[in-house]
Amino acid sequence: MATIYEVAALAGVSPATVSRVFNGQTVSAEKKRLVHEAATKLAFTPNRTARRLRGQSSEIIALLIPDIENPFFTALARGVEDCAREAGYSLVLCNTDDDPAKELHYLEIVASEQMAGVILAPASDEVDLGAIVSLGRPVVAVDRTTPYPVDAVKIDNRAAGIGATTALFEAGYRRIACIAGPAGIETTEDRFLGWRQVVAARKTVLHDGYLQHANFRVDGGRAAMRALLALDTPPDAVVTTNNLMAVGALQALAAAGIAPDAFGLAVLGELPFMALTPTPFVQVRLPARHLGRTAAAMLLERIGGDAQPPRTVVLRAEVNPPEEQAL
Amino acid sequence: MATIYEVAALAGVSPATVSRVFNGQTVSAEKKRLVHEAATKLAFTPNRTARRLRGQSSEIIALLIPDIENPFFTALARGVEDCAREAGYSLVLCNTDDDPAKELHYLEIVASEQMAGVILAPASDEVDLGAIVSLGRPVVAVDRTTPYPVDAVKIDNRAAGIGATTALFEAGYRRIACIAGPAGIETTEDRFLGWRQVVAARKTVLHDGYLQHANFRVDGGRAAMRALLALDTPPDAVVTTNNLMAVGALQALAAAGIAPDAFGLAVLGELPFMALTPTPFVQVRLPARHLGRTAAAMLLERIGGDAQPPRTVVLRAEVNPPEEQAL
DNA sequence: TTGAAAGCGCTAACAT
DNA sequence: ATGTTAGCGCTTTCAA
Repeated sequence: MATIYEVAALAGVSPATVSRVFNGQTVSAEKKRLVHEAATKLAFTPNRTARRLRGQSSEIIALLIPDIENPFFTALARGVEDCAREAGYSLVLCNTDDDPAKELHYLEIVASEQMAGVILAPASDEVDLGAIVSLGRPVVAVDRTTPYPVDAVKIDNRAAGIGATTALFEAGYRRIACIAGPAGIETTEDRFLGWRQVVAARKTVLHDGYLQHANFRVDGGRAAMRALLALDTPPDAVVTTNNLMAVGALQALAAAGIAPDAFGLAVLGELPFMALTPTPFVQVRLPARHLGRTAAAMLLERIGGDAQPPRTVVLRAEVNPPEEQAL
Repeated sequence: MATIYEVAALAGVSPATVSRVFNGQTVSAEKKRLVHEAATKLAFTPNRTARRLRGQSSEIIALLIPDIENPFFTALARGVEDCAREAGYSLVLCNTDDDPAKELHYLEIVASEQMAGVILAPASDEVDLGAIVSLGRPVVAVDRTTPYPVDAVKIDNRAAGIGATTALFEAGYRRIACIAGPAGIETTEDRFLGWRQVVAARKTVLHDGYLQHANFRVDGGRAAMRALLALDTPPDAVVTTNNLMAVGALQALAAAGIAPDAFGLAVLGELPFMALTPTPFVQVRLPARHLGRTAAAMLLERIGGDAQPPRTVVLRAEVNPPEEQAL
């Protein structure tokens, strides 16, 4: 790695001039040419580490997500990346595994690496943003909110739950169950509250066990669906509150040999890579990519110095009734 | 951000002693205590940027993959991450979109950020590793190889293609087509060569158009399958050379109303998040996570100073016949 | 417009 | 065992 000193020597100018050339400062055309020539000859690339130490910040933003193998979060990541790249920022992706310890570790790295900012899908309600917030590094929470005074972008989860459940009701189902995520997580809590609101208002049949809590993954959805089917009075439809649990639920239905139309399904999220639509289902599309783009845009504004009070942007999900689920 | 100077002042020791405490050097228990106390009080975290500028390297490794939304690559990333974390390294994920320009951009960042090393799934045969190799930064190519003298981990793609095709033949299919990836990419080239070898040796029926080239995504697989079904003498089975194209092929089959057992399918890769197995199919599992772990282990060895000549590790895929595709 | 020089926070060589 | 000090490569005053 050549340094500005070597370039300066070769070009016959001072290191400061080389720096100026690479930072769009006023330098005479002649010297500019000399510097570029020398830089090319030496394959010079400015050392970002030094630049960062000096300037106390870098053009890198971090995105902390709980599960990199969940298509919802990879889509979100794409949204962030698209937006960040346009602004000349690079994206660093970190997998927290929903583990507050890993999350904290990565947040420390963000600070000590002097990254420009961080977008975070919090692992739990007990995120510790204290350090990073008091440091003044911009933070945007995405998908879930936090108790800290930082920007947030989320989905109207309650409305999504309401939309999904209502669509099932209108399709004629009357015993509508819900496979919710882990108790105590805001996102899934709101979605299941939406479900509860509708089943209560519509006076559908409701048995013990119609609300199943599961982990957010495929196996959780599968186990929950099995439990539902094993009830004395099984439901005739189910709302799954995320994408992967829906996959598990479908697997359990198929394994139980339930006929396509005999059971109603509403999915919050995109059914990832579905080869076949086994049964028409209600889909509430969650705008993952858009969530990412919005979060990135907000973060970039903060990085740019915007100091208005923290905002929370709520995006609305789009409900598609069963008929429209053609490939 | 507190600095070692502030900690040193508060603890009544020299900056060097603070540094030693945080780097496992010999420091008396008493001073160690004082330093820790002061550090805690000031919420001190060592500044990685300064440390890196000083030490010319960091505990970060980069992973460059062509498509973060492809489960094959996210599984690979998990493998890398698991291994890296155990060794105290953090992982930075970069999405190249199969674009050599983006790839080069990220490689420059790797160098100028003084990351410890990089694991790369090359976008094309024309990767430009010249700069990073001559800089001496460890590089491991994964999934695809490169013309440069760097370590590589790949799958025995030819054997995978052979296994898939043979399994279809043994299941009784005689008109076996192949949906290959873009021409000129080594990975897919080898897989389709395996297919060709078997169809030639077994003297199966082979028509023009039985070899379809497609992009690596769902839409590519779908289009290719449609083209196959539109042939005068359509095939009775197909080998798809990656996971996403298989999803597309299944979609096209379902759309065409082809009955489950009427058409043979062999998939190279995991069918991601399959809710239902529409038809028994041959699966050649590609050890994505293992690929990642292996690559990470090799990279860490290089980072540790290992200077043996470049190695290429070839992992074998595992063929599962149709019967075993239970959920 | 250009150059000289002072750090950014840390580590390691050297001295004590 | 501990302190002093010289950089790592860059940006940015301050002077010229």
